[in-house]
Amino acid sequence: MKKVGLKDIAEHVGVSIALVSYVLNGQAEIKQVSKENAAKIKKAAEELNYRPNQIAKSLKMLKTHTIGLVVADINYRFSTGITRAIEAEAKKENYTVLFGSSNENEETFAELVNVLINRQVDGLILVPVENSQDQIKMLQKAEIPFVLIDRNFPEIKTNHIALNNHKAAYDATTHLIKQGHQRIAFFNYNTTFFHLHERNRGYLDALKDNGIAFNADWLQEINSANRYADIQQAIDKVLNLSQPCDAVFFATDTLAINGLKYLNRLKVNVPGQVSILSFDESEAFELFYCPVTHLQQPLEAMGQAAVNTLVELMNHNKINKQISLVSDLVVGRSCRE
Amino acid sequence: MKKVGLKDIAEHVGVSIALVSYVLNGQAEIKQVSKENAAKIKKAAEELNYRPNQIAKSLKMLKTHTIGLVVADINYRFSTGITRAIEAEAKKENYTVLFGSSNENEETFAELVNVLINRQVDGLILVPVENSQDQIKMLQKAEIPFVLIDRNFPEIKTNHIALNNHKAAYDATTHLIKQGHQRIAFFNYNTTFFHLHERNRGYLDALKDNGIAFNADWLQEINSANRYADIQQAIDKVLNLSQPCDAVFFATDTLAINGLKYLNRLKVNVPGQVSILSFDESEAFELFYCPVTHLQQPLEAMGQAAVNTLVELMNHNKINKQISLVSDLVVGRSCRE
DNA sequence: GTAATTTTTGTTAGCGATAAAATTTGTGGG
DNA sequence: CCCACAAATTTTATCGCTAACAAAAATTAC
Repeated sequence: MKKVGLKDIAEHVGVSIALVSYVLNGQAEIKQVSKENAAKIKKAAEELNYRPNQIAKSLKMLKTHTIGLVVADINYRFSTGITRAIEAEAKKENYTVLFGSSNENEETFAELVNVLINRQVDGLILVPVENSQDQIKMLQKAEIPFVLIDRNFPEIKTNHIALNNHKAAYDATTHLIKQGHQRIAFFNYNTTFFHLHERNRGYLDALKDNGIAFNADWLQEINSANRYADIQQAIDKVLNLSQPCDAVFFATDTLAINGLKYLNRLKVNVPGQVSILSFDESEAFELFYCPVTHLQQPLEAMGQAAVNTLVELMNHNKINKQISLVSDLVVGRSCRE
Repeated sequence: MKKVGLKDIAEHVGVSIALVSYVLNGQAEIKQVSKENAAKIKKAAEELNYRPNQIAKSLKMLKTHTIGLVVADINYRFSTGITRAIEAEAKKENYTVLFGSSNENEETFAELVNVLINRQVDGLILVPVENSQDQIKMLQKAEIPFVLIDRNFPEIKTNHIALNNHKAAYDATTHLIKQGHQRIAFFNYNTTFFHLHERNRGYLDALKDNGIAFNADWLQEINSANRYADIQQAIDKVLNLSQPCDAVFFATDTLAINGLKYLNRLKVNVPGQVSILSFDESEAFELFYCPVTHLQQPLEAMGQAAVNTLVELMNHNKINKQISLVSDLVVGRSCRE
């Protein structure tokens, strides 16, 4: 079956292509197409099963009504959540989302961004990977509308939406302290990411403000390439200090999952022997024998803010928004009370 | 910064657009462009940061090099896994994947398929939702290349890739029986999906072939709209029979997660009181106090088969493939030995 | 009845790229 | 010097659609 275009409908009805275009774009009124022809055209379009060629339309209009989204890893709970939120919001604004996953890889990230640009997306929503500063600068130079989410580079002035990571870590740590914990370990990735450093800072500030002397052994940095092994070592470390830690605060869900897996193996009792708290959420947390207390990111709000900011940018409004959101502490039963 | 096109490069170098096109498409040799001009053009393209407009190219070529993928729910582990596999394989074949999630909703599914077609994808890989038969038939009538994965409709002859669900359920059930279980419950969705019925059939056949008399109370059907409540009821039921079940086999990971959550609440000991086995996999399974024995689907192979089949179809080869794959039984510690 | 409007429909350029066909330039042989 | 042929480059039509503009048909005014 040959593809049917405007021309086919025009011939079928016996009118010009323009009329068909007007009618099928809802311009029948304004372009004063006779009711008679309008009806015939609609009918023919239906019968011939006409499908507008978006590619052609995009080319003509120099606008694709498409947003490119690059997440860090499609397997992260964060990624699927934010993708959903963004798709829903984009749909409201009549945009389609073109989606890609960088797998935290610099080259893949750059490649994806390029593919999306070549496909003429009208704008980009990006979860940047480590060392992608040059890519970001390139986008700025090329004047391509984009918004960063979750992560950003403080040395580059961009529109971005992210959690207030300092506050989240600060509040969560304070929560643990208030519950009587004195020796709180914090597990984070060994990373250059600003947003993760902010979590460190929040943790440290909370200790300080509550008069707890920080012990350098408490802050454990994990190499993501060597995640599970590093975590085992780190846990062994903090549980076997002369003054063992009475709580472990994980900076991400992936860290927490690996940590809990090992704690399970060690048969360490949670929260009896050690309390657990984590950033992000995971289905897995609910299946741990005691639901894990965690910081839930406002994915909906984030997605909405990202799309709305991007839409403004795409409408050529020069704006500069740095939106900072707060997380919810979802109290499970993994912290001693 | 204005977008630069072939024309800009042509003007900059002082040659015609055609030459530029030839050079940038690697046709310099065959079209015998002088080395001198070829070099100048490449240099200019670099300097001006030229980006080919895929939209224009697609329109001209009547081919977008894009595959549309519709998964059932981006939150399923299956979806992210298969998406990754498909993206990787598509990339090898030089296709980009346009992605959407139907959220198991019929209208959303139809809408997504239409959006993808309008965007002129060259072919579709679909995880069809319930009652989407008409959509599938429409695709056939429109002669749009597509492949179904995971699920299919036996009444419609299509190219599809799926697990051998009967065999998987049969083997897993047999595994339980071999381990000495006598009263095995099977939890499945109350659904019209053929692939899920196949799981029922596999379960039932295994019982029969092993001389176990089936008790109708063992097969529990869950309404997905009412998942958690239904599962609680079902679990209460099978654990409180005069002859309580000694194993529960879940037909999907989502069912298992909900079930385990409740078993946790009930403090039912696994595998002491009841053994657990599930289809699919989930990160959560590893965090359950005893890792859950489960059937792992060969997502890589599935993705590859889907893309390869689709590529053949898109190359206008009339083929008819029904590929059936086998799953691995990943033995955890959730089954009594 | 004709000019001036108003209503309705048709023609066409162009979005950015490709590629077939046409054209120009270069080379060597007779 | 002219011609044939090859090498190098340009011209042009086209993909399907939009929208400005042009043109035709219908209506109104006088």
